[in-house]
Order: sequence, then C-alpha cells, then structure tokens
Amino acid sequence: MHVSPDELLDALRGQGLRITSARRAVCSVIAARHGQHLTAASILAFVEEDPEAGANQSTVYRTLDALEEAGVLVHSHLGQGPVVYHLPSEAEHQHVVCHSCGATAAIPAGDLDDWVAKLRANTGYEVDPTHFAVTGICPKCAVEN
Amino acid sequence: MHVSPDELLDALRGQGLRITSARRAVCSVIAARHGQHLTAASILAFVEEDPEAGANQSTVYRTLDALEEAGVLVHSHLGQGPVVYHLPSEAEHQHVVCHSCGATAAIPAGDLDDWVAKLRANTGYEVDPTHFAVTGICPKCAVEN
DNA sequence: GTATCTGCAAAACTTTTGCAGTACC
DNA sequence: GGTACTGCAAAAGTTTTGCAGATAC
Repeated sequence: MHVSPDELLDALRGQGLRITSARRAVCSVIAARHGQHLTAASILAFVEEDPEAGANQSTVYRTLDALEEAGVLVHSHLGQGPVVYHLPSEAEHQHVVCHSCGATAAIPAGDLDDWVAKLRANTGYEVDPTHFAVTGICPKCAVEN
Repeated sequence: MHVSPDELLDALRGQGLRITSARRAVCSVIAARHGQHLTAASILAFVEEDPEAGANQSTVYRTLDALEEAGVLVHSHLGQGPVVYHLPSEAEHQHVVCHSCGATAAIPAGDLDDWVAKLRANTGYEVDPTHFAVTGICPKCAVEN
C-alpha cells in the first residue's frame, strides 16, 4: 500500500542508473500520488510545482521509461488520450472507459484469469489484460440513450 | 461476408448526409479491403491512388467519423500506433499484440462473453472487449527471452 | 438556392530525438 | 575524470480545426 520514493530510486540504482534531482522529483510525485492515474503531463506539472526540484518534459519521459525498465512502473492506455502511469501493484485491475461520457471505472482483473490461462494454452500468448482499457457504456449513459 | 460500397453509402444517406466523390472513394476502399486492418493513412493512400477520385486527409478523417456515426464502421486501438478501422462484422475478434516484436494475432471474442455478462451484472457496464487490443508476449518472443 | 462538404494549411497534442553542456559517482 | 543525465528546441506522428470556395440535393 505504501511506496516510498526511495524504493523507486533504489530500483533505478539497481539498474546501474544515477540518482539525480530530476529523478528524485519524479519518484516523489509518483509515490505521493500512489493510486492515482498520472499522465506524463500531470507528473510534469507536479514536478514543476516544486520550486527547488523541477525537470524538463523530456527528462520526465526518460525517467518514466527508466522506471518501467526497472519494473517499478507500468502504463495503461485508457483511450485516445495520453497514457497513464501506475505502480504495478495498482495494475491488478482493469479499466473500463465509458465511450459516451468518458467516465472510468476499475474492475477486478482476476475475473480474467481463466481467459488468460485459456489463451496461453490455445495460442501460446501470455497476455496482460490490464494494459489496455476496455470501452463500454456506463449504466448512467445506457439509461439516458 | 460481402460488403458493397453502396451499403456504406446508404448508411450515410440514412443519416441525411450527402454522397460525394470523396465519400464514394473512401467507401470503395473500405469495402474492397474488407477484412484488412486499415489505418487512416492507408485509406488515404489508397484513395489517392485512384486518379479520378482522390480526397484530402481531413476529408478522409471526416468520412471515417461519419461512417462510425452511422454505425457501419468501427475502430480499434492496436497499440501506440494509429487506430485501425474495421467493418463491424470483423470486430468480433480480439487483437493480441506482442509488446516485444509487435506481431498481432486475432483471437475469438466469444471467449469473453461470460466475462462481459458478468461485468454487466456486477457493474452495469456494457463493454466491448474488442475495441482495445490486449498486450502480451508471443510464443516466439517468450522462447527467445 | 442553400446548407453541406471539401481542400488547404496550420494547429493541437503527445512523445521522441539530437546535441551541447552539466552533474553524478 | 569520464560516463550518464539534463535541458532546450525542434521534429515526428497522428488527428483536429478554421475558413473560403465548391458541390450535392
């Protein structure tokens, strides 16, 4: 449930990467907003808010890539918009996006375990069903139309 | 299995839209390449190949939107790249994209029917699992790593 | 005749890249 | 000290938009 910036930084260190103030700032933002959907743009905005940290857009993207490479961050595609980043522990859910109102909901990913196993058996593919959202119509919009 | 350009054009007419040479050209391309994954860029390229038709990029996008609005075309997100367009009858499958080599495979969508029903019962969402692809590792890349 | 459509060009949006300078280890 | 990292600015790739002129009905 808790993730400290240090755990993220350690993961970078573990890859032989250097610890810089920009990376510290990005990791702090991610750890502090644990559980939220963060886009690269929002991470950049939070980082820029901190007067004594700050990081450039490209540095943010490069840091996010490094964190994914280190296995302590994952991203999901929610729709046509930008990618959102999560800590892997939060990835154990699937996103549903209403294509009418844009609302998103989280649904358990465990329901798909059987399907994933079947797919592995039938096709050899090992899939991650949470990487992309699923579109649909939310109950509210279904009633209205 | 067969879709004629006229069926697509009729759908546009049904929405009170006008039939123009640009729309005719786009519909012909889509009907002719039935079963293929078409991006807006490839549709544009095919349309431009026809010396006596032709359409501008923005017209192609606007026509694709109109066809989706009319319910005779759908699009799927295969990954980070551009969106691909299908006729709805072809949408009854799910795409798996290997995040290592980029290969895509089609898998039956019917396997997800139970999950879709469960989701409807539990959350009220009516989802379309085929709109987004699923990422995974293909058997070949799994062996190599 | 008139509302709709088209082409053009430019912008919007997200992400990537090249390069010269800076900072970590 | 040397390699890795950063910032900047520009580009890349896809999609959208504004607007003046053309076209379908």
